[in-house]
Amino acid sequence: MRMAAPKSATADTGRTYGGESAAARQERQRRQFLDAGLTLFGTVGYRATTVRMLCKEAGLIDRYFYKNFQDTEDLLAAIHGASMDHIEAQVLAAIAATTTRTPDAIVAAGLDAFFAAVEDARMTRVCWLEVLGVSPRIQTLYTQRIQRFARLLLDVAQQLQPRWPLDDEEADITTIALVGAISQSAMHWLLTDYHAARATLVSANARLLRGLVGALGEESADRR
Amino acid sequence: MRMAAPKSATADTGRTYGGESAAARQERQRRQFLDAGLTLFGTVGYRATTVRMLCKEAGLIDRYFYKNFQDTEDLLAAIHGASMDHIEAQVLAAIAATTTRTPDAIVAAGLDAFFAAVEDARMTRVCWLEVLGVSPRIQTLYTQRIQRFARLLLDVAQQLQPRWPLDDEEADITTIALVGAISQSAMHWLLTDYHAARATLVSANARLLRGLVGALGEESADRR
DNA sequence: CATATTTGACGACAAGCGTCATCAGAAATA
DNA sequence: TATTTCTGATGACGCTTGTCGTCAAATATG
Repeated sequence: MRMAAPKSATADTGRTYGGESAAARQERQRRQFLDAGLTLFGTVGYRATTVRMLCKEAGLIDRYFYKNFQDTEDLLAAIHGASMDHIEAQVLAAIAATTTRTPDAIVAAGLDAFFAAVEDARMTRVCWLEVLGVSPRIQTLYTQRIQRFARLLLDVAQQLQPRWPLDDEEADITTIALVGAISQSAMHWLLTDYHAARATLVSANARLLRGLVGALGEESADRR
Repeated sequence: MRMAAPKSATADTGRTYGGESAAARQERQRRQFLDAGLTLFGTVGYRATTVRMLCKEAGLIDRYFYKNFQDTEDLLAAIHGASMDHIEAQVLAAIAATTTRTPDAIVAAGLDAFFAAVEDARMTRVCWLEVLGVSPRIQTLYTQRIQRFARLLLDVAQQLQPRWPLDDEEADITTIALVGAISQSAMHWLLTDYHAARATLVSANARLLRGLVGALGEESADRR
């Protein structure tokens, strides 16, 4: 009587195959589905994408899809998170690499890195178009990411101009609005096939930030 | 041999029923489905809404749905258009009704009317969350509406401050960004259950506009 | 070489959906 | 009153989708 037990090969158990360990295989399969999802969600759209399509695009079968993700919504969440992580990292790296550390230069560097990142149409479409209206769970993830970006913006802004004569609530709304301005610019850029020059988008949004800082400064002066 | 021909009762042909003419009935049925769609799309969401649900909510059967709309996407387009028409009308009416016609007063009146309109959570959700990522056709409608709002904003702004030292492309992007700021504010307000006071949203977005005008003014001055 | 595991191909199944047809009752019309 | 039209209820159909099971080939292991 043999142990005819394939067991639950969930994790590190399992023999090597094709020169890859079980863990390496699982990770590669996961990446393949992430890539396939980014491509399909970013072209035909999330709601038009089926498990079969994902498997065909990834070159794998559904067994390995379900081993890595609960369902397509789970995959969407993973792709959204990874994409936003990537964009944020690009922005932070560009800001950190700024040599002339004037406010305008830092803002320009951050915005330029952002718009350079969203030149990947698939990512932009997934992160700003496809994730909306999917489910409460995805909605929460989207909202948290927007707020995270807003906080990042506030951090940068407060380093440049520490005097915000606003209570927390209005400050939150203001930064959210700024994120919305930048987001809508990116969406519009995508939907017009990236016709405008990236520098134009940077310039327009930098002006918006500069204007806000100016208006806040005047209010501080008035209040004094 | 009778004329057993119900004919295509598409339009004004047909007898009265329940005290309503055929045209009146058709219009009422259409309204019922518009209401049902606004409620369902605005609560459970567009993709979770089926024809059966719409019929149950409207108190009608599917025959009258297909008589008025091609499919649920067609209904979504109609609801989006009507909602945006309504919001725009409210804003224009508020602007027209402004007594003290200073720039700040006009902007405040328009923004206040806008945020008052989006206090209807169903409309806001449909117009800013549910329509995204549905189909190319709906995407086009959304984009056109955003651009229409942007042009409205530009019209108002140019009446207040005619000197825009920007080429057309950058002016377009700037107004789109402003619409994005206002839109994101509205979305965030919705997603936080309208916690903040409406006046706070008006104030934050008015400041953004004021700041932009200030920045543009400085650039004009520099260029001179 | 013999056995166990991994992989891919294929098919099957239930469920949900859009859509249409039928039928009986209500209301209008001649 | 007899006939026609309108309305709602019900069921059926074809299709797609998620999900699971089976089987043979490829690969690893002892």
